[in-house]
Amino acid sequence: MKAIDKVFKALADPSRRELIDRLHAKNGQTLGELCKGLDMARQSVTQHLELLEDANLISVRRVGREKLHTFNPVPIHEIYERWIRKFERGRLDALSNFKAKLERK
Amino acid sequence: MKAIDKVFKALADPSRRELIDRLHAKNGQTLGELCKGLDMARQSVTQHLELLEDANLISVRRVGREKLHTFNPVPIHEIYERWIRKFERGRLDALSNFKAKLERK
DNA sequence: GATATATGCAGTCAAACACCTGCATGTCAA
DNA sequence: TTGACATGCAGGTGTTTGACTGCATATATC
Repeated sequence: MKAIDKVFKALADPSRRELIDRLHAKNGQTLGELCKGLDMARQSVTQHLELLEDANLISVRRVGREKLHTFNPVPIHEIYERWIRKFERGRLDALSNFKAKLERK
Repeated sequence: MKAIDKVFKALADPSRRELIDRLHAKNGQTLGELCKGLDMARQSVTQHLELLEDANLISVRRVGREKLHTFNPVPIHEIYERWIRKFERGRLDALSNFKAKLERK
C-alpha cells in the first residue's frame, strides 16, 4: 500500500484524529494518558496508535515501562501539498494577485 | 455520522480520490465515462459515487438517460480549514511575517 | 522479593467495505 | 416499435476494521 494511502486511511477514523489532536496539543503522552477519556479499551487505543505509527503520523519511544508518543506533521503536510492544494486554486490565485498588486506599487 | 467524518471516510479510498481527480480535471462526466480505465465493474463505481455524493463531494444531475457528475470542492476546503490548517501553523506564521514586513515599508 | 503499574500478545467477533453478477427499467434513435 | 445504450436494483462473497477479553511480560516501588 502506498504511503499516502496509509495516511488517508489512518485519518478516516474519528478516534485516530482525536489521538492526533491530543498529541498535537501535548506531545510525549503515554499510552495510559491517551486512553483517558477515550471511552474504549486500552487494546483498541493501542491498535489505533499502531496504525498511526505505520502511517508515520506518530513516532514512539520507550522510557522504562512507559511508551511515549510524538506527533509527526510531515505526512499531513504532504497530503496538503500533493492532493488538497490543487483544489484550493482559487485561494492561491488570490494570494498571487495580492503579491502582484504589491509589486506594482 | 458527522459530515466531516463522511468526508474523511470518502477520501480514504484511492479509487474515490481518483474519481474526484478526474472530475476536477473535467466536470460533468457520465457514469460510463468515469468507468473507463477504472478496472472495476460499473456497479462498484456507482457505489463509490454514491458515497462521494453522500459526503457532498460530488453532485449529480440526470439528463435524459445519462447521469452527470460534478465535483464540489467545499468539503475539502472545510477539512483544510477545520483540521489541517492548525498543523500548518509554521507556514501561516511565515505568511503573516511576510505581510507585516510589507506593512512596515 | 512482593506488589502494583504499564504495556504486549493472542484470539474472538460483528459490522462495514469493496468488490462482484444477474436482471430490470428507462431513454434515445432508426 | 424495436433495438441499442445508460443506468438502477437486489443480492452474494471474501476481507478488513474496530472493538473486545484474557493472559503474559516487563518495570518501578515498597
